[in-house]
Amino acid sequence: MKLTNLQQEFVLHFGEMGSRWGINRTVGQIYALLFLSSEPLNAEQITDGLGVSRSNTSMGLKELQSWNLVRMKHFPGDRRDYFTTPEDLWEITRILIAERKKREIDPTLTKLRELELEGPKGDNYAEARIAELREMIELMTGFYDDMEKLETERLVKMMTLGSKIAGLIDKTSGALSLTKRK
Amino acid sequence: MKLTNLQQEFVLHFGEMGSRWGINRTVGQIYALLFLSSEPLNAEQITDGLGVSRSNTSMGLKELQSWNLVRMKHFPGDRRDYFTTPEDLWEITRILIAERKKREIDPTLTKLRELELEGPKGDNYAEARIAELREMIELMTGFYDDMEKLETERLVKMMTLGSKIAGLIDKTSGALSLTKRK
DNA sequence: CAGTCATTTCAGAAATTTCTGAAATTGAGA
DNA sequence: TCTCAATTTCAGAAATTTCTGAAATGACTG
Repeated sequence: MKLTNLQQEFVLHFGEMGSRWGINRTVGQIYALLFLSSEPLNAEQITDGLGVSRSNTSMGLKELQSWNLVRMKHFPGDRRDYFTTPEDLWEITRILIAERKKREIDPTLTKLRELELEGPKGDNYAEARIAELREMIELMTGFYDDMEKLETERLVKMMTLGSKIAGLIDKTSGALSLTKRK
Repeated sequence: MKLTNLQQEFVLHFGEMGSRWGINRTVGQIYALLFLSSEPLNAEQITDGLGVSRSNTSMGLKELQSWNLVRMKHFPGDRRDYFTTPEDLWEITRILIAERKKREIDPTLTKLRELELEGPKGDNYAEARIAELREMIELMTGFYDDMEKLETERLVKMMTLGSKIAGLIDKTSGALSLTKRK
């Protein structure tokens, strides 16, 4: 499978960005290729589109599946596995955020709670700092949970409103703050 | 410098999480240690607190400075550099988000724009997908820019409101959507 | 059930990243 | 200007991650 110039550039970019995104080059490239393909691709096509080994493709696809970022499809009379990315970019974004939260935030939240459960150890500053960090993460993940539930339509509207939201917020009563009162 | 048990556990956790966060173990550990210290620490103290080489500490601190995550301080009559993390967790969060955006998103946005500027190449599906992705990123980064400008007080209020925001949004007129109309 | 095709696994090779110790550089004070 | 503590740089060692080819596994077909 010969890639078009556009595909090639896009794929290489995603490969390079991979390490910053916490995935490896091949995984980034596979994802990019699938993202730009109108048709599902099988492992063979991906392998020679990218010029990597068949086994590398297999591992990359496994990784993408663990991220829920690809879907497997089958065609009648063809026993190979075909892969696509979800059509809807919002769905992709939701998945990405959910997975990153799971990998990058949840373990730390768990750890912080564990540390607090062990009870005061006499290091007041550190204990306070840890509690503060846990509260902050809880506030943010709580907000995330709420946003996660919103339909895309509303989410888009909210994002489009942007800073106008500040006005709306001010109109509601009951200020609450986690920050230190001066 | 002997770490307390609490510091030790916290530091080790941040070290392990480092790779998921796109920093290396030492950088994660240095940050964790500074985060839990009520007093600024110098490179020497960090080095023996963590049990890494002096040069590793130096490189880690340089990295953290490039992320804007530590501040350097000096004491009269002491020419060593001392380091702290910002007190305010919200400030830290803002910095983190800004830096991750800069490293993980901006380069891709630039790339997508470049690809579009090169003009139609005949691969309609890929071109459409790229445009769609660019629009999505622009919507989200635009929203981010707006949120970034809000004072912490309002941000906290917004997060606390959570799903109640949906109601507020509905009350404003002028629905707008990037999603496909059914 | 033998043969074929597709996929996965896995040990080791290759590449990359992290870390160290030694040397070089910096800069404040004598 | 010289000295020396502090810091940075950097080449190579160590550790880790990624990638490959070969072998194993699975699963359908005649």
